[in-house]
Amino acid sequence: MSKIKEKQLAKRKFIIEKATNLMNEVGFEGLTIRMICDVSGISAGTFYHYFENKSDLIIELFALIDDYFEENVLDRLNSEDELKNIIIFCKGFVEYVTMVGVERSKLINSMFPAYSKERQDEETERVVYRELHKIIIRGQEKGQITYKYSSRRLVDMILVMIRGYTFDWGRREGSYDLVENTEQMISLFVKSLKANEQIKF
Amino acid sequence: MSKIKEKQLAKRKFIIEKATNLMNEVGFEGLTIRMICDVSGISAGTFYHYFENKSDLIIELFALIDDYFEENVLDRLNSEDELKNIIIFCKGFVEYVTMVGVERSKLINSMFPAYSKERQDEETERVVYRELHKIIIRGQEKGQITYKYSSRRLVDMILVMIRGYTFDWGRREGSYDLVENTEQMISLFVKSLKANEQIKF
Amino acid sequence: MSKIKEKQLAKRKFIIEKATNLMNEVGFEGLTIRMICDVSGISAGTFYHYFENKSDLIIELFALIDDYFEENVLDRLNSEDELKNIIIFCKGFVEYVTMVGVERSKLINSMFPAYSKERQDEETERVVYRELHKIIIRGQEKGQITYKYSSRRLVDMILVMIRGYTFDWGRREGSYDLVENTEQMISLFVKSLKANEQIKF
Amino acid sequence: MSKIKEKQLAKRKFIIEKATNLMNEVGFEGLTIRMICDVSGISAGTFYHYFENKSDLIIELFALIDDYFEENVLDRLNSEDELKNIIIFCKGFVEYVTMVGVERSKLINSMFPAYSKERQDEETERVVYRELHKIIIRGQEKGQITYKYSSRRLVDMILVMIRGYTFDWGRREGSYDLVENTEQMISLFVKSLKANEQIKF
DNA sequence: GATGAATGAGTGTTCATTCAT
DNA sequence: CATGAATGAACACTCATTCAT
Repeated sequence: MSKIKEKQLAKRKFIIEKATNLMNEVGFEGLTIRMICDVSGISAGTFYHYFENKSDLIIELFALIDDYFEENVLDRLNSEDELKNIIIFCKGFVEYVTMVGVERSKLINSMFPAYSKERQDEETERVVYRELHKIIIRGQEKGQITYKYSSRRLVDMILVMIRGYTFDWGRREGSYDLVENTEQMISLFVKSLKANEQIKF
Repeated sequence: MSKIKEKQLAKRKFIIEKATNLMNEVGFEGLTIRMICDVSGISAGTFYHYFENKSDLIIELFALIDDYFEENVLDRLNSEDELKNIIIFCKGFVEYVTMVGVERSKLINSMFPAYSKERQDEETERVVYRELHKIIIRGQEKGQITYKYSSRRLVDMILVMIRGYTFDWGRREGSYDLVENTEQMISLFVKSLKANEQIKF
Repeated sequence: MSKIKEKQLAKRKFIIEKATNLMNEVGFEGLTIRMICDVSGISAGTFYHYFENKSDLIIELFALIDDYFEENVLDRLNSEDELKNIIIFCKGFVEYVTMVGVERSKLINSMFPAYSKERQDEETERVVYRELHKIIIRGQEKGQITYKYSSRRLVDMILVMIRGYTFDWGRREGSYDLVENTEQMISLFVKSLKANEQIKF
Repeated sequence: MSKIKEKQLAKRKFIIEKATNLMNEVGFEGLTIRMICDVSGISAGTFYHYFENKSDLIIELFALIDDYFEENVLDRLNSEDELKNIIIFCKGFVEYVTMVGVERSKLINSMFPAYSKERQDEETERVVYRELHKIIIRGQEKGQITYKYSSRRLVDMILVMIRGYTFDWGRREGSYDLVENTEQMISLFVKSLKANEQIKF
């Protein structure tokens, strides 16, 4: 990559970062271009030099979780027990959410659909979905995870759960330990995913 | 209640209803006071006769689920098996969400925090929370539900899950059967809540 | 018409008038909503209370020439010689243009199409077109005007000419007597419209 | 002319050409420097190397009709009947307009005044004006054209007419045959220019 | 010569809310 | 009780132009 393109991307990243911080202060609803420009020390025109429009910035924010997963989570998914991998995966997700903060997590959760309806079908292409799906399939093949539900249904269930927690955490302004709570819930849940499990009374 | 107050309340309800329908058409983001006035056949001034401000109207929308629970769900919670009651409870919740439609469900989920931060502490007072809590406690007392987690924690988990599904369903514009999916997930989950369960391999 | 509606229309007219004057000072290109509001002593919101958008105001400006014709020109079209009526008609047109001033005449000429493409087909419905058409037809029926060209073609030619002059006059910032010049030209032109004319050398 | 200057002019011409094509696509109102740069494969900075500002480019566009006249029309003005030469002249004008397309013709017509107020006095110096003036004078000297009006007045009238048609044609998005219509009108008009004509009834 | 990042005043438009009638 | 004219700050976004590299 040329020096120039590199500089461009760096500035983009810089603006995104500033916007993120800002959002954690004022909330998403209150986030305006003018404010982003102010905290970034740029003019409105410059913002539009780097982003086509406001949505563009928003969408950029989503892509970041994929980067995080690829850099920090994927190589930790190395347990022989795929149920454990599910737990590691979920922890990775909420660790990221904790890291980016309450406001951005609200955004990730609540604004996604509004800004990228057409991207919904691409969801299964995204790293987060794909990697969890791989785990489930491996688990089913190894006989660790029940075949009662299709792998896709299970992926959906788990994603819904951790997104639900993320959302709730945002709703409560980050007032509890998201990682711990999610881990508890997901640990509880994966028990019921075991293949051929029998529950004795 | 005086005749006048009664009439007042009736008109309030009327406006809320109109606003609800409207929102299911145009979405929450696109909902304006002017539009609400138009479909309700009132003027802007009149709106502010009945509601202090826009938030006031929004908040009103939330109260309705409690009414629904009291009228339609509570008397169905009569199984001896409290795990079954949990499932009935959750179904009641998502039935309501399905009934009110995608847009309002989005609202219920995503706008709640923004508009009623101060009401969060009152959450445990609300019918939905209180009734689910009762079920869990009874289940624990009967030895049907594990004591590993506190009743409050379990209530939280379950509410997070069904809200998560509700939220996801809205995100996907109501494209799947919310009741069925939620039931599957919650049925799976409650298995792991059984007291003293042991999973054999 | 109710008192209220009357007041509404009066204010609309008031704003249009102010906008017109303004335009004669700053030109059309420089005309902004903000300026219109300033000279009218209203807020931006109020402008949009009376006009849906900027184009709305523009279109309103065009309708005025029809009013002028109905009130001031039509009853002067009473010559037995329809060729004279054509001249009277054209004078009426440019008198109006002179009256409204250079800038608005520029607008009438140059911005019309951009803002009302869909209205072009309705042009033949407008007073100006219709009345001129009537004159030509009467002239042809009386044997005063040639049948060599259809009445519509002749209407088009004449309108093109007087619009052309109007346009030129605006171009030159109203530096000559539009009425006199147009009269000369049109007087010359109508000679060649005479039925069965023979030119001797 | 030095090699360098030549190269400069070539690039100027190149940019003007690209801008012209672009305008026929997007219209004048939608024409931005950025777009011109894009289609020309240059940067904004480079544009300002070759043109002082946007108006500069616009003005350049007008000069072209003179070139066209000198190269394509002047040598066709060789009829003994100067009234015929007027018709040939007018056809040449509208042929050019047809050639350059609707958008540029709109520009030629409507933007000229706004951008070159100071050039108006120079108009009589321009090829188009000068050549038509020569025809009229020759016609008057030959006794073919009336002396009732000064040669300058007649030039003005004719230019106003053909510009009027050009303008109307642009207004209607080039929906009719400009050359044919103009020829009809001008043929009709020149009849009334004949010297000593008498119209018998 | 050429680049393109940066500017910033300006645009049309929105909308919750107020208040005189 | 009800109206709707009026507000005005705020919004996302544009674009001709400049200038350091």
